[in-house]
Amino acid sequence: MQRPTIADIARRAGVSKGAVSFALNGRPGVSEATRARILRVAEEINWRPHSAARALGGARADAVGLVIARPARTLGVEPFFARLLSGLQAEFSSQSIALHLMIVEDTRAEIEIYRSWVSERRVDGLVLIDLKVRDPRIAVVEQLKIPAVVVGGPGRHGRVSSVWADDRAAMLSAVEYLAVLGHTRIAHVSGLPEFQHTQRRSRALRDAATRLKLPRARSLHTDFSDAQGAAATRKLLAGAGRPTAIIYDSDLMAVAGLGVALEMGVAVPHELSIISFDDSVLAQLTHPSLTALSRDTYRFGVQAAQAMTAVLADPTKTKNHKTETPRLITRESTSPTRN
Amino acid sequence: MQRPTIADIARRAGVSKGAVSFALNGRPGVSEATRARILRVAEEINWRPHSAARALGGARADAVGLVIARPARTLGVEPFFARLLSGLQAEFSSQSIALHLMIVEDTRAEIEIYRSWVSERRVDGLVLIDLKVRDPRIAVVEQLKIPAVVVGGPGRHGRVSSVWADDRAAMLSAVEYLAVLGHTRIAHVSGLPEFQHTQRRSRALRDAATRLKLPRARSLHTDFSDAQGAAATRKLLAGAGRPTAIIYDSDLMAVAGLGVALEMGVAVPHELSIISFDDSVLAQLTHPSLTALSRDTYRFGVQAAQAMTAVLADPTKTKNHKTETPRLITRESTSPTRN
DNA sequence: CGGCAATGATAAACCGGTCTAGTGAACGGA
DNA sequence: TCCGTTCACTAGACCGGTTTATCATTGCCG
Repeated sequence: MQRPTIADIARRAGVSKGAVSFALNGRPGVSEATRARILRVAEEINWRPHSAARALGGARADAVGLVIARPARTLGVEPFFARLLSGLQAEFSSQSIALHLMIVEDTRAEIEIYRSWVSERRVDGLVLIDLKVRDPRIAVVEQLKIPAVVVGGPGRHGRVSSVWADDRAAMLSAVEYLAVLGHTRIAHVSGLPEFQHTQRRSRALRDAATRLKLPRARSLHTDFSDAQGAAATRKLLAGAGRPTAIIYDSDLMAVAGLGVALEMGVAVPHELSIISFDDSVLAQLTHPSLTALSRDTYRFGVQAAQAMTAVLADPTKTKNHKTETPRLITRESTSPTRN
Repeated sequence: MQRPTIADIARRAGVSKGAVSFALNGRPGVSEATRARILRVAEEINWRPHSAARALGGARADAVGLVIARPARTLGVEPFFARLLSGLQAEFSSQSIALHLMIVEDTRAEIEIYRSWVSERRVDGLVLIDLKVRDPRIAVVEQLKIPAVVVGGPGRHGRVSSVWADDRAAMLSAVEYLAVLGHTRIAHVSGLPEFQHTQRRSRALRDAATRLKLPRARSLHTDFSDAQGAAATRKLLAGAGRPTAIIYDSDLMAVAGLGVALEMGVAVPHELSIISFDDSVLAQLTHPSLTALSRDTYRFGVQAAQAMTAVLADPTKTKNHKTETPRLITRESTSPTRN
């Protein structure tokens, strides 16, 4: 038989299509005996729902959309995305929800994709990452009236849930640690300045610097690429009164920075301490290995997916979920200052 | 108005639903004047196709499926997947084809996903990666009668297209290069032995060793993780008559191996040359930087996607597309042997 | 025992497209 | 002038589910 349908089940079980639909979806309207019989027949002929037919009736598409708007070049290297993706996946697939993925150039394109996915009813919800300051996507998502979860920015997004980590506390812990080690000239090689998490980190550094009376704490912005990470490091190390410690917003940039220090004959950690604001094998493989702010990115993905399924189940119940704060894992790239 | 449908267009344009369908799909049956009028109305009311409704009529889902069956742990780090994904994406999105992505634990689960996606008509085609020796997925895909493209294994898969690189030639070029530098004891830290590309590389090494009369050329299998890459390196360097050159199947393992060499006081490249069978920023960031077999993985993804769209357009026309052979990029991790 | 509600089931409408059979008009050739 | 063909378009079935209106039974209560 070519692809069994509920009509086939109905015929074989001697009931109507409607009864089959009720039985298969676990809703009232059929007796337990009939339900069991229908389920048995469905099993027998190996019936599977036709997702399109379901979606047509206005029902769910059983899919969630994720659009990543970063240049492919940086994307390929960042371990962050792949791990986040794995986590999202794990949770979604346990709920039989598929992930629609798209990689685009910019936010304009991203918004366009959102519009078409929603109007084509391809997805039931959207996962937004890399939240920007005054992010235009929030308004679009609200206007489209589709459940959404923002990954990486704290709450207050109206009907949109959010899942985020306390970057501020993490940055403060790193700066305090460096201060205890005697560092006073601390620099920060950050990511794109329009990202909210970048701003939170830069601000935390400034605040800590003021409180701890550290001069010249400054943030240099980059596009997250290893090239710009290296360039920023070169600039920092070449100037007068160069920093004795640098905090990088990603492990990739930290590794690139470490390379520059080696090139320039600056000893790590004796002359320069390095902290990576993201941990992965990368940070552990280098020599010296990198002290890092570590968190379970996979788990972060799982939590984001859970927030998504929660808001899918009840769109009125959005939540603002703060996850584990990245913990400082000390390795070989940090040490007390010499004096 | 709540979500315009073709019925709305038909009403406003004063024609039938059928005419609208013909006009929107660029097929004969309407005059140019009417077609233009219909398109204008569709534009006006901002109509978008309802993908589910289309798919229901047996038409295309405009989506392609990709299932990755590797442990999340290794996945997160390999730059390879992210770059391949970007390439696939770029091509698919230019054709307005969405990508259905799923990450699973093993091939059994992968096959199960294929079955449900196909029977739920979620995808029009499948992209298979990490081809194994006597891969059970080939038979499943043929049985499901769904267009498919195999990434990474050469042809002869019946109705399935394939896109692959000449691992053998690449391995031979690396071994010959090492031989010219005077190396005779060459080892290979490979990936999972059940993968076809692993086997092709191992066999190429054996053949080259025989031809060039190199003793002890051997392959050590790993699971692609940095941990096993490091372990294999340790084993190789600890033994008597240790190799003077090691070829790693991925840049991640090469970096891990480099770390082990440093730990054990084996100088690279003076006492040990290292070649990575995969290139990325990772290989360039280390010190010394790694000589690598490089290819444009992004482009590889694009080509795979093109093979997919070709076979979607005409399922009878499968092709066996050999892509660019990885070229050896020499960097600092290889040098002539000392004697 | 009559009336009413709850239960189990059915038939048919519906979702938004695609596609086929059919219709009417215009046109061309003999 | 008449028939056959082509063209432009329409009406309606159809895809595979969900959902609603309806109906027959049964059970309960006063």
